[in-house]
Amino acid sequence: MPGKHDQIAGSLIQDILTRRYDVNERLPSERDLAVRFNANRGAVREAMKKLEQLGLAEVKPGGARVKDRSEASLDVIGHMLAQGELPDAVLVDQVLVVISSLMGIAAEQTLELATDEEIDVIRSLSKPLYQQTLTEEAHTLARFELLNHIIVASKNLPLQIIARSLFGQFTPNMSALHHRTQADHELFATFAQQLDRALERRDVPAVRVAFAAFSDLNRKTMMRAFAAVRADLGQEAQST
Amino acid sequence: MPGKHDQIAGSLIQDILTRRYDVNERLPSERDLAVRFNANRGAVREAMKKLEQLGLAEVKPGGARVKDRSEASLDVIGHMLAQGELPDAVLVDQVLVVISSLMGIAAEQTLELATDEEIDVIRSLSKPLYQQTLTEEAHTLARFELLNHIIVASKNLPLQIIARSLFGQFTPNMSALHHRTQADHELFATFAQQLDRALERRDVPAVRVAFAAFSDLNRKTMMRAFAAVRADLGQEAQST
DNA sequence: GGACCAATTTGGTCTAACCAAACTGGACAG
DNA sequence: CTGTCCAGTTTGGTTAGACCAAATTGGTCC
Repeated sequence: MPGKHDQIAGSLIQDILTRRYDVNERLPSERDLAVRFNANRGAVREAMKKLEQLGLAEVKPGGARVKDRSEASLDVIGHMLAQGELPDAVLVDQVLVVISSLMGIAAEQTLELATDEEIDVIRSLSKPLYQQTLTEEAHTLARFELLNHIIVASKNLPLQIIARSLFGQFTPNMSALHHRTQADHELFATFAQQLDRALERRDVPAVRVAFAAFSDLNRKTMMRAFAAVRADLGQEAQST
Repeated sequence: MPGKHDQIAGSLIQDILTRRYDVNERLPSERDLAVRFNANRGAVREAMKKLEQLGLAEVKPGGARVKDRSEASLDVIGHMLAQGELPDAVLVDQVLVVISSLMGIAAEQTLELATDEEIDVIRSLSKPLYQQTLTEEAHTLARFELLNHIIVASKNLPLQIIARSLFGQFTPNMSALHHRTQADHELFATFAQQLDRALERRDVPAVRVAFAAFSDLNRKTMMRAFAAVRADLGQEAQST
């Protein structure tokens, strides 16, 4: 059973994210909320702390006020994706674009800083994608492993933190898409092989190009799966 | 006067960031810390909540343990930059690289999505950089304004959140550098003009190129200021 | 030497006050 | 009537102490 403050926070987060409270509107007082949720004030207080940490509300003496989304913390993305039965397509694409761009720097910095051994590890992770025939699931996993190792090898801490956070919030909300994911294995194989060779030669521009293509294909793959699931849901709604 | 929990949190954050506690080491119990800081347990508890939110520690029944930096939240960057009398040069560059990359997507998405009016606003912000002679301070401000508007105009929420967070943590810790910032106004003017023209034609590749140059110059400017201040500190240390 | 169990320690929650800042409404002076 | 100011009320902020449940620990028994 989740803590009471989590329930309260979750409820308030949902209320704010679905615009049941306007920006700059005052939230009910902590004492009122305590009564409404049949909890003590400490629990409400912890929930408010969470809202503040997420950057969704500013709480200070006199009352707590809803803030604008653009001032929120990165962690709200997960909550926004979880809203509704299917995540918002625009937001999903935005996240993918950002991830894709970050992977670009990661690849470049990896090439600049990584030891030969680290490069070898990454190359070995690219090989299955063009030397083996993988199940859909194994292929997805292999792609993720490759991206992940490149991020770590970049040794760029801010980059690692952002990427980890985005992946961490993205993955769980995309689980509904897995059964409809259909990657173009041949195209991935082409790019993976280009990437492998570019890594071998430590050719920065070539890595950038190959990786941009790889990353973009990854993004398109996810967007196609997303569209497919959305179509399924449409069908379902009609047959009901 | 800052709240007591802020002092406690600050002290613990510093201890963790300076490796006075190893990764995975157990922190003292909340009750012990309450005695050490002459505070009640509630205050310590709030401080621990902060550590957990920053991703620096994992607190659960049985004890709180220090986590690895790579699992931290984006907000730790500010604390890491504030460590020592001058921020860590590597970290500063890493942040600048990430910002630079994000600005690239921002520029591209802005061009795709922004209305003519919004483009005009951004263009008007680029003009002072090549049509006027600005003081060093005004120039820095103008650059920042331009970057900021492009980020907002991109309408990419995750991007906005990340950029806002990074700028917000970066700026206050770089204030020591302002008096040594020497931007190459002529080079900036060249790129600003290129950017302006590319925006006018809505030429995506041209915007990318111009902006990459602009952004990279920005990064180099800051790194040079950083090196200058570090040299000053070295001099100072010698003459003592 | 290893498995198990109970005592202790730890964080998690709750109650119930009191403080200080912010807001509110009415009295008062212009 | 209007604006100002001040006191009362409401709000979040902080503290204290007690109790609960999970984790750890250390001893005991097989």
